[in-house]
Amino acid sequence: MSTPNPMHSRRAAPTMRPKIKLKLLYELNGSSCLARTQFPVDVFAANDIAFANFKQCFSAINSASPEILASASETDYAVYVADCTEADEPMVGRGLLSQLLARPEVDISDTSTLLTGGVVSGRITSSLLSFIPGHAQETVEIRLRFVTIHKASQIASLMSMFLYSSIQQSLSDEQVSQICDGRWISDLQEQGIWEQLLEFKNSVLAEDDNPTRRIISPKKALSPFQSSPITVAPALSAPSVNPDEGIRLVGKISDPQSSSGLLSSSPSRHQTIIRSGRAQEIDKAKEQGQVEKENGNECYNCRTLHASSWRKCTTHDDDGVFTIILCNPCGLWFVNKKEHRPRKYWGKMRDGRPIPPSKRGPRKKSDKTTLVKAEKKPVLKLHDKPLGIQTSIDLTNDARKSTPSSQNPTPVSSHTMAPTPMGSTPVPSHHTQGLNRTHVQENPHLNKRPFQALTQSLQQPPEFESSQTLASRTASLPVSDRGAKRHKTDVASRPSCDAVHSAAIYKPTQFQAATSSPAVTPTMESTATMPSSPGTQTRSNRASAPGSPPRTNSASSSTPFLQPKALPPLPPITPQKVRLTPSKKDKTPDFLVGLSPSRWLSAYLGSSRSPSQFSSHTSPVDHNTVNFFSESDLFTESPFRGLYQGVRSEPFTQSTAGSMPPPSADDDYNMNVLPSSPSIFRMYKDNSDLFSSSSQSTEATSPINKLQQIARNSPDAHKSLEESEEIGNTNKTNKA
DNA sequence: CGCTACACCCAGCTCATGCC
DNA sequence: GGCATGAGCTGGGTGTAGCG
Repeated sequence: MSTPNPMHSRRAAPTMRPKIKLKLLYELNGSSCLARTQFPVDVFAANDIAFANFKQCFSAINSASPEILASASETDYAVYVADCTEADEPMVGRGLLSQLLARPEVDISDTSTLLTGGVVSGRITSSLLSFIPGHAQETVEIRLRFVTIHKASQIASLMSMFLYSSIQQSLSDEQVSQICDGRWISDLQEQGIWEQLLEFKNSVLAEDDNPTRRIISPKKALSPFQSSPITVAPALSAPSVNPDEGIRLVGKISDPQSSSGLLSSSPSRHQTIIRSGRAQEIDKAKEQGQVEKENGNECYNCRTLHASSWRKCTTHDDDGVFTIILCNPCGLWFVNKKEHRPRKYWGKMRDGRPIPPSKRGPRKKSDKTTLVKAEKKPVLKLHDKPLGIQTSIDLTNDARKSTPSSQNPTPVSSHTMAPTPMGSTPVPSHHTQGLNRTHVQENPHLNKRPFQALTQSLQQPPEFESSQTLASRTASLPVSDRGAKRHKTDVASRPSCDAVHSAAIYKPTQFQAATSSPAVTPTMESTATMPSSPGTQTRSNRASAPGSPPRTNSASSSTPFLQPKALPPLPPITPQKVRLTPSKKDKTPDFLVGLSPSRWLSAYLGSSRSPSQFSSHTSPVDHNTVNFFSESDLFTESPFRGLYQGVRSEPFTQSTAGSMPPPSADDDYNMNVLPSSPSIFRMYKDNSDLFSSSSQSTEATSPINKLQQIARNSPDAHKSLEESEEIGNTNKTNKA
């Protein structure tokens, strides 16, 4: 998009321009999208810059992306709009979407409103569709960006701000209220939370003459909230609230945003910060000495903080499938009986007596496992599971040092908040009623590979202590002896990691299928259709599984077709072969990105990464076919990473130009292309067959083959194939 | 860069204990 | 003795660090 410098534009009197359609290029969840207003609207234009009402823009956006408001009970959005009045058209934040929508509609003819949040600026361009009769000659291009903000983070952010202001003393109550302006603040005020925050702040100031040196204890920081339930302030609609329980803001709730991967999911980091109702009763009892140990987990069913082990179980409700954390007895009960352990058993023996500490281990053996788990320290991991909320309370490292779990054997109240630096963690309030729930379906970071998590963390604002800080803090921590002990007995019989991985990938059934069927070549394509979650294999079937691939200590010997060691030789052109490579861990990508052979090859050959560094499912094998990738794979670990990083911000549009004809209406899929690079296109998962298709799908009528044919028919593709053969010959010559 | 050693998680399993 | 309960154990799965 050409962006003439407005400073050099010829000046013209600003006027109202009636009946112009808006072209809205917006970024949502990392995807570039396009929407157009259905009907022309009036804009206020000066030179080639036009001002339009934000609500009119959002109306069109909402029509195109209804998920924005569909998730309004859980998320809000920070809105950024390209400011065309500046030379470089920076993205300027306009505040929360809920705030913008709550504002009265502005009159754009009133020039005093042009710089307010309710008005957005765009650039007037000539419409490419002007050849269509009745279509406007001009359109206004407006660029926006929507950044997801989870509701719970708003509360956390607010609390951080209050605590920060209490320390800094530089922000008055009025300033804080101005900063925190929004509907969610109103909700807090209606619930009386706002006043409690003010009281808390004042109490902090009254107690200490020098608050800047003061370390606010997490427990005290929460004191204002312990007496009353807190509901998560809704921005667009109120979440359902169980009046019996109140709402516990935080448990181990999955958090796509916060799972930047820089912190571990170690239980000690999952802290409940705001609780009420029955949970408070339990807390009270625990504070009276009934807590033997606490490692941060809380049973979803009985709310106990004590368990010899914690068990994850998958269940579902109206909101979908989610994972819950259960204590050992509740977990066993749930697994065996498919129902939650009745309340009468909670914390009691069957005869109703509370379980005395001495009876908590029928076995008289050493309590090694228990000790290990109790003393378990957070470990730096990049790939860990979603984090619970990390609401900011302690603002100094000193505070963090003062209460490490290993140095503080006193049972920690569940009110305690995990100390984190300033800056709250966005946490979705998927389920404000339930603790320890991890939404499986809604968490795109689950099972992310480490560099995926890292990449995504880099896109997030820094929220936690740095990885270096964490690493240094964890480096001196004592090491569990269990792993070492077990390792001594295991290691001799255990295959290498790679061999283990190979065994995990190639389960007996797949292995047999791959080897028994002559039509199936044992290549990476096999991974495309395999089920994930190898951990679900039972011990018995693990041990007795016939046909298991032989394990050796040599990964290459057990998996000859994994991870090619060098640039693969150029295979013959096989037009019918299409490779589907959705990640085994990312089973439901939003869409696949297709690359024509030319793009594939150029990106591959231009990659600096060794082929062996690619995961198996993205290893370059065949450059002669249309290759499909899930976006996450393409973006994070494919040889096309750089390529796709460069184009992912560009809008994909319906395929109407270049060598990529639009799919016919009969096709049950959506295909969009990048106008500047028709060889890069997206296949949306409307076509479920795309994901269920095996790599051997050769039906000429499949959309994939149509796409393949399209790509291969492009002059771009032929050229690339010729080039690839040349390169292949060159490689052979060089090797010789 | 590839491999190995180490560490940790967790689902499934084992079995001690107590009740009926 | 059978059954229920629940703590502890086992070992596969997987990530990371370090070494050659």
